[in-house]
Amino acid sequence: MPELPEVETTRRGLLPHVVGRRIRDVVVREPRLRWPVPRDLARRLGGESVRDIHRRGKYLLFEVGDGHLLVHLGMSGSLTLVPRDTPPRRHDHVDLALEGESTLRLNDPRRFGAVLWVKRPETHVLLKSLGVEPFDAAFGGELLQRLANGRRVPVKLFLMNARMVSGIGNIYANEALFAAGVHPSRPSGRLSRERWDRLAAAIRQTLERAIAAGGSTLRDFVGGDGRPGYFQNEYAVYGRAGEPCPTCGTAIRGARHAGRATFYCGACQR
DNA sequence: AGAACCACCTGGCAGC
DNA sequence: TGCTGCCAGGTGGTTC
Repeated sequence: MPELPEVETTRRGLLPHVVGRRIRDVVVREPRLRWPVPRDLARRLGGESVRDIHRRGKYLLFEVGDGHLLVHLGMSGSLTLVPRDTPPRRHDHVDLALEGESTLRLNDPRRFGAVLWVKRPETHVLLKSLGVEPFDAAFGGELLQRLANGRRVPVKLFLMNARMVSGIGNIYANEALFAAGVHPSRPSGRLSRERWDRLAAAIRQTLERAIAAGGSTLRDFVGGDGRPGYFQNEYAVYGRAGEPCPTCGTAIRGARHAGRATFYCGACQR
């Protein structure tokens, strides 16, 4: 599910309802996520106020107490506010009961997500090697071309590599490459500066449009306010193998890169 | 160093 | 209806 737009949608949905609130209680029903949920989470968070919520790549960071609560949604996670005393449903693994009437609840069927305590995000092993943020000032064709220099990995996999660029997953890699007219298999070290510029702009524009639409809801993603996203209705290529390209009408092709489904127009993308 | 795989999980769906 | 196999939004770790 969640790539940068879905994580950002979650963050924005939660901000007005969570920041400034005190955490009354922490309930961990299932600690077996990607890594075990820390046993002392309740002690660290109980009674503390959430000062802010940040995003780094696909990670959410809740600034609280003398550190940060790190949440990753994995493939199937969602984080929503529910009224206090709402009975837990299947896969509701972690609750943060807030002061007042609401509870912040993590649901994650596949349990690829994570809930961890991080003292200093800038040095944490999961965060320190993350690549550039697509909305950072440093992001652009020049940087991407420099990072890709000498690499033969397909540009689609380069974009999905979180050590290069953070936040882009399978859906938005497919969509941004289409928007830029770049073939997903093209070796990343062999794109001209002009094409990197176009791709960088397409990445930003695609992510911006997706955030504006509240992200994508393919199965059951909901943002922090509990509402689904609508960007899945605007996909040009993702999941559309065999359908006509919205630009030229040629049938969209399906392929695979590193086991992940790829969709592209063989005529528009070179 | 870089690239190709595998692993971790559950649920939904197509096909028989 | 029910079984089997395949697929899915991520990413750290292992192997070559």
